[in-house]
Amino acid sequence: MPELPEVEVTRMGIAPYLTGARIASIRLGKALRWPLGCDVAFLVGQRIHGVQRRGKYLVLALDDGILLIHLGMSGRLNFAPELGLPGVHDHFDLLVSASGGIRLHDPRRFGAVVWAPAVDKGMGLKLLGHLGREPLGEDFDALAFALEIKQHKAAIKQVLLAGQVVVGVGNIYANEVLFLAKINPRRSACKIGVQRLKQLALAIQDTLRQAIGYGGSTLKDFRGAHGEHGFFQLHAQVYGRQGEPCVACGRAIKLVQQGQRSTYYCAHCQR
DNA sequence: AGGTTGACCTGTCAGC
DNA sequence: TGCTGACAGGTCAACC
Repeated sequence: MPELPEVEVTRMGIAPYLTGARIASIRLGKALRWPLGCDVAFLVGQRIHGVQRRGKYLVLALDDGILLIHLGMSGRLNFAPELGLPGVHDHFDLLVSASGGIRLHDPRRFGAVVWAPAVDKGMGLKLLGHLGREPLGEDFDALAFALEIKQHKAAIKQVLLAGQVVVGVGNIYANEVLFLAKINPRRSACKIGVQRLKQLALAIQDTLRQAIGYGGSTLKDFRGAHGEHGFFQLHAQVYGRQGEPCVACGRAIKLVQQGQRSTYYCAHCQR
């Protein structure tokens, strides 16, 4: 599910309620992808100084260390003043008052909640250390992005999904940005021209910003911090549209498999 | 070293 | 109706 826009929508939804608050209690349900990495008692009482995002990770800055939250494939994070009883797929609650706080709902349990001493230590370094540049960061540079992309031999879509050059672009948005930049997803990254790759950089920024504006994409599981749907998927030009006409040329959108993921593209417009 | 594949876990849906 | 297999937004570890 959650790619950068969904995580950012979630961040914006929960940050006002968490920033400056103290952790009143924590409930752990079934195991997520990794263990928490510390005792629950160690976290209780700590103040949350901010809610940031790095790639698809939410980063809560605490008095001592950071709490990383990843939504995996099916996760969603809700804030409610009254959380109520947890359901079977509610695997983590972080309360900032007697009954209110955030709740992680994640049926597939590919998500994670992990404490680390700092971004650049322990699990923080392991999870965040190798991540590529932030596409919506102030220092994002299209030329530097293009030159780094060109150092990879794999198919351009695989390079985007790997997250080593740029973070936050998952399967939906990778399909969309390659369509906008008119690049065939199967083309080797190193064989694409610099100008075309700079267009790709702009397509990534435009698409992610637009998706955030739409509240993200809701295919199945994703909801914002207050349960609201995202609507970007209604504006997708290729994702999920196999056999339907290309919005640019009218020819049928194709569906192929790349690395066990679905790739949608227009063979005429994307070369 | 970089690229590729399997694994993790559960729900849903198409096909028989 | 019920079973089986394929597929789904991510990404790490283990292989070539």
